[in-house]
Amino acid sequence: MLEINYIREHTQEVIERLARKNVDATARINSIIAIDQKRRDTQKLLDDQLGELNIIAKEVGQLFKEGKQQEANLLKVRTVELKASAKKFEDQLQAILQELNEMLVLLPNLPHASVPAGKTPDDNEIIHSEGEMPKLTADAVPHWDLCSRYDIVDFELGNKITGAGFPVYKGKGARLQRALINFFLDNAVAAGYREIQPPLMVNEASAYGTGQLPDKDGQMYFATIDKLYLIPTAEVPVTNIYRDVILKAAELPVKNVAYSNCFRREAGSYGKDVRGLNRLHQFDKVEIVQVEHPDRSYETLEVMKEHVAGLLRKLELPFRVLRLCGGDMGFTSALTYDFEVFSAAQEKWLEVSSVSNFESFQANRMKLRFKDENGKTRLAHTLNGSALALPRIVAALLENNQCAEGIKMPAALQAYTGWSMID
RNA sequence: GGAGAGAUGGCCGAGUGGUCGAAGGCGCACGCCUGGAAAGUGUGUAUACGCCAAAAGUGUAUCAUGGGUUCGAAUCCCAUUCUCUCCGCCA
Repeated sequence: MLEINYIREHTQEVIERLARKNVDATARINSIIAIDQKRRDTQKLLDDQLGELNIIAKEVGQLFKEGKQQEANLLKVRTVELKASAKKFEDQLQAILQELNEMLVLLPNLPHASVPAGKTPDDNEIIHSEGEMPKLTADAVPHWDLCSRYDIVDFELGNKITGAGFPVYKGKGARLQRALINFFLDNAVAAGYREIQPPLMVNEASAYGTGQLPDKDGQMYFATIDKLYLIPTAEVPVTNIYRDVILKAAELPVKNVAYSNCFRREAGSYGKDVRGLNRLHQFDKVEIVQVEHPDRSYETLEVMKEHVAGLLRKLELPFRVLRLCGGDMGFTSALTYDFEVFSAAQEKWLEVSSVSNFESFQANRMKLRFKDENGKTRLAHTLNGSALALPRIVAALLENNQCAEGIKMPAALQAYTGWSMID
């Protein structure tokens, strides 16, 4: 959530930058500023009433002590009207605050200066490409066919047990999952991240904290009886560790990594994009999350980007890095790099990681702060990235490494799988 | 699920109607002491919002959360949430 003070002091800039996310916020910003003015005026009135009330209360106490009942009772009369008007202002203030918050919470984050203008994924800027494109034989097939040929991922069985988007991993497929998870976690820990095993369900406050609510309401599975959300990413519980926390400057950066299942309803998705492992309701992901000093968050974003690139390199997958354009960026992000691997048999790029700097957007929602060098309390910056999400990595590994004998595993994974070939 | 106890500052912990944003201790910061350190000692040490150009200052709110009683609530009442203990169930 954007800071109200910032909006007030940089009104025109905020409007212009939101326009780069294709959001015309002029009217909204203007009414936010008007409401904020009303908020301050009302609070002044309220505080004055309460202040007078406090003074009278003290005087009454003093008079009682001195045995001056009469005078005390006289003063009490005044409190009746004061309390009435205080109540009135209090109600007004509450209503104003709620209105203000509802508007603020619906404003997306401001894009970083380097974010290209654009509306669709076609406008994303390709900033890096790397790796050999695999040359497959004519009889190469998409991963869903490989999954059934080698009986490693069973979509039909998932349909039976749960429904579409909940595949069952079997045999070497299951082992490959476990290998990738450990491979990703080990790499993150080697890079200085602390391993976290978070809850897979979160409460409403946490879902608000990282910005899933109210923006993505309806995209999360919700356990109604207990009012808990299944996490769409480990980012939610891991970042919320620091909700309402004030860190010391020396504690920054905070680096956490978590493996978790991720649950997404993906309401509105359809067609061939959802085929096989391309889009699932439940999938596995290793997420890296950092809390960083505002002065260093963009350097850190680059480091995180390199970490992800290193993983793909070790997996010997051809990949490219995109800087997302304003229109394709997430609600909460200021700058996002997407990683895509080339899935040879589908002949398309699959998004496998998204690395973002949220600046103070999440921090402001969850009141994640730190004491800076001068002892001032400031909002921290939060960043996260997938390192990595499994299903599309699996899809690419299967498709790109298929050969007559089976599917070859990259060398870096063999220590984790215990075998070199799916056959 | 049943019965009971509880929730106070970064932590421990005192506080049952006013002088309480809250004793005391620990921790932390800075200073003194020291060759340096420990010990000792002094001072300071919550957050948010408002007023003020701003620092200083000052107003308001906050003792789990939300209501209520009262001139006045950490303290009394009600509801909710959470924690702990015992019982039940259970990997």
